[in-house]
Amino acid sequence: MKRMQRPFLHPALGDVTLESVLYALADPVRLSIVCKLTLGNCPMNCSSAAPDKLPKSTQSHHYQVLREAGLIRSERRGTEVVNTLRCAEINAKFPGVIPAILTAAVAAHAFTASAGSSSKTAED
Amino acid sequence: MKRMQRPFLHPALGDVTLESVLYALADPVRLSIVCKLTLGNCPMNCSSAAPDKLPKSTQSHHYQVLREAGLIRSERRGTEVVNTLRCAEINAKFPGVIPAILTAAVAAHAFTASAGSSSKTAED
DNA sequence: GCTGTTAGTTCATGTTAGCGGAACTATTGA
DNA sequence: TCAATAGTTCCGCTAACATGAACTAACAGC
Repeated sequence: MKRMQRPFLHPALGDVTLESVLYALADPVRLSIVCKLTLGNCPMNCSSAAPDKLPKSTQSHHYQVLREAGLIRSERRGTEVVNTLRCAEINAKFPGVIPAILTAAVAAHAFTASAGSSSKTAED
Repeated sequence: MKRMQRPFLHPALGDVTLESVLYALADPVRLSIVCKLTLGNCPMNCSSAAPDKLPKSTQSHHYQVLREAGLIRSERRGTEVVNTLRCAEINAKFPGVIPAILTAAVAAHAFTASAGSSSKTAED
């Protein structure tokens, strides 16, 4: 039987739970992806937001988790997939959670953004 | 061979990582334990902070995760174990993270504290 | 001392979830 | 149409979770 490529599904804001958000951010790879998307603050394709040398299947898995947790929105654009953060929405539901986590994460690891912006706290 | 009861080990603040804190709080059982400890704001033994009907071995496992993540401190007192939050310490390392999460969690589920305090935001 | 009770831990086991390689799809460009 | 690029899906392996059974450790009553 033929392998199908299922469409992306994004949970409605009402279905997003605090637990799944925390779970999604509890993985260092996924946390770094979200940090890069924040610091880059423009849509990015999967491989450029993911850490180097990460197997593609693993990347794909992590993006799926982030998507299903409601943290990112993914859209196919030609041959690639562009990802944008849903921080504003999540922040409306769980005020302060995402900014606090991202600020702490950036402080802890100092992720490299593509453009070298000076020192930006992740206040969405 | 004899089964030993190993002493509790609590990570130094320097060894506490954001990821392990988020991971520990990503589980609904553990999140509810931490909420109860916060709302109760006094040391509690394991079974009174855990959800009802949870098997003891499962409880024990969850407390171990919380302990090793650095979120709680456990001490044997006679026949029971009393647990206290390490929120103040963690908050010094990751400012705002724990309060934001606990406030969101309390708002989402409205956990019952032992004493029926009115409406308390989890500002440590 | 011994016995029972309470509170929690450790071990063993079945179930589930994550990682990564191989094979695949889908789009674009020569 | 062929090749390249960017991800996805499937599958096997391994690690982690949840829980029952058996255990430890502290205490109370006798």
